[in-house]
Amino acid sequence: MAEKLPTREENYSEWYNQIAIKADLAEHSAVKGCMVIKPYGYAIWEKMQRALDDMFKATGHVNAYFPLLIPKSFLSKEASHVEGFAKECAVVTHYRLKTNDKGEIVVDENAKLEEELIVRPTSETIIWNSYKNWIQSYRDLPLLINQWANVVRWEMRPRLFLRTVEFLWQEGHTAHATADEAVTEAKKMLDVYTDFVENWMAIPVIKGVKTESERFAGAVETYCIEAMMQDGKALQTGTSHFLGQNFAKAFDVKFADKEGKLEYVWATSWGVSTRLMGALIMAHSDDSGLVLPPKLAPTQVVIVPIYKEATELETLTAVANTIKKSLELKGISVKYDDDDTQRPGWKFAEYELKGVPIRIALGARDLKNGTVEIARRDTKEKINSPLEGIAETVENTLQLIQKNLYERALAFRQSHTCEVNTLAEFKEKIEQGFVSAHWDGTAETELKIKEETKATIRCIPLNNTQEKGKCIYTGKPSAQRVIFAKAY
RNA sequence: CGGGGUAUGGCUCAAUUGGCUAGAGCAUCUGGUUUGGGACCAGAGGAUUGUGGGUUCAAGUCCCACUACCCCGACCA
Repeated sequence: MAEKLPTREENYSEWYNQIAIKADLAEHSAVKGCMVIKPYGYAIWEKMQRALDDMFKATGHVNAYFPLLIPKSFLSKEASHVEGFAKECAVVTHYRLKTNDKGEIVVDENAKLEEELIVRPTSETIIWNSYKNWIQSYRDLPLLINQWANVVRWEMRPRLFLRTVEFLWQEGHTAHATADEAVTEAKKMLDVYTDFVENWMAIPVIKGVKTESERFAGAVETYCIEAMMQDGKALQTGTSHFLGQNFAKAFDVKFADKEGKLEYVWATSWGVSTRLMGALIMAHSDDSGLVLPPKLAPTQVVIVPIYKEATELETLTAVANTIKKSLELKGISVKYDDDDTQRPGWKFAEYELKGVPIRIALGARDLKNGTVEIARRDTKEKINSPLEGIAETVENTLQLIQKNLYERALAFRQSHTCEVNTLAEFKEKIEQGFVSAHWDGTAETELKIKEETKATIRCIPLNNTQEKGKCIYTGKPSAQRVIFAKAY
């Protein structure tokens, strides 16, 4: 705990890892690629969950739960879907172990499953298998369901929160009578994600649509939000897919419309995952550790007493508890840390590492002056504030921090985004962040640019300005600029 | 799966390039002094040097194999 964190400049990757681990959010698991989310990390995830869940309910969705294990045959019903996920599936082949002659525990070959089960990498197939029975008439539509679950994707190169073999997420799966209604739903949920990431996580995003090669396996159109991390790389923080009738056809889900005609239903799916935790770390943290937006901080304010003798502590505790109560009346979560085994300096560093937005220090000096010291985590600024009206001061400061984090991240993104018109310029600027450039619209060109520069098209922004130009790679005509970046 | 690297008390590293009882900082415990930015002093405990084999009078150090982890690529919410 006493060791210094590596700085962002030194080694971004290591810096990120150390914050995730030392701020007590997560650790590596015994199974390579998996992750243990520790209580502090989970507390943040729970706050995210709650906020998102409220938003889903407010838009008419209900929660349900579907099985973890998916029969292999389900997965193969939608051709491009299985192709997209086949390479990273965990497969259950047996249902029993036994002890052999050497006393070792081995798989019982007699307990082989007739049909292998896949640990869900996503739940479209198992859900649509149920929807088939749930949907008969237009009266059953729209069907708006969300699931909170874990999924497994056997990634080759895992990274805490960003890409783990098992991760937690929510996946919404909806069914609609018309294509228009489904597209509207997909876009609406993208707006919900945007609202959440920008207003709760304080991270600005670009809403857009994916190119064909970056599209979700089985989708007709993939919408996404893309955020910029502090190394200029892009992180997809949420996706929403218009699935057309692909899954309805694969699972034969038809409904009778008002005229009694049978039609395949139209579908969407959308999700955000614990990857958001990674975004939260990379977007705001500094070289002292995690920086949490107040709306998501499990502890928003910590009060640290500074004293010499036990008698002093008693007086300080009385004042601290008064402050604590007045803050809690405003719905602010407060921790009073009167732990006698650690010194104030240690506590300051510790709560900075953990990203607590506001620290209040309280000592004899303050008692005499009728003040407290308020320290902001985002700016590291310290001010002496009168004890009188402390609750209002803190409440306002929390709002200021929330706002400042967003604005700081936005300013960073703006200063690391530029328009380019030539390939040479592109190669230079792509090292710094997002690049807005013309592209001829073909997957071949996209691939060539990726091979040469490691950058991909993150998205074609929604409501993009239409502007005639020439593709930076082929010189062919282009109708609009798209966003390129290196991505996680 | 390809390319590179690492493996030494709980953690981070050292050990004269093969030489004596494997050292230090952090952490832990004890006592004292302290408390407004990760304190200080004194003392204590804690290691089959990843595993297996080889070379040598002598191996943490050299050689071979295995295993694990990290970084870079392919894959990706």
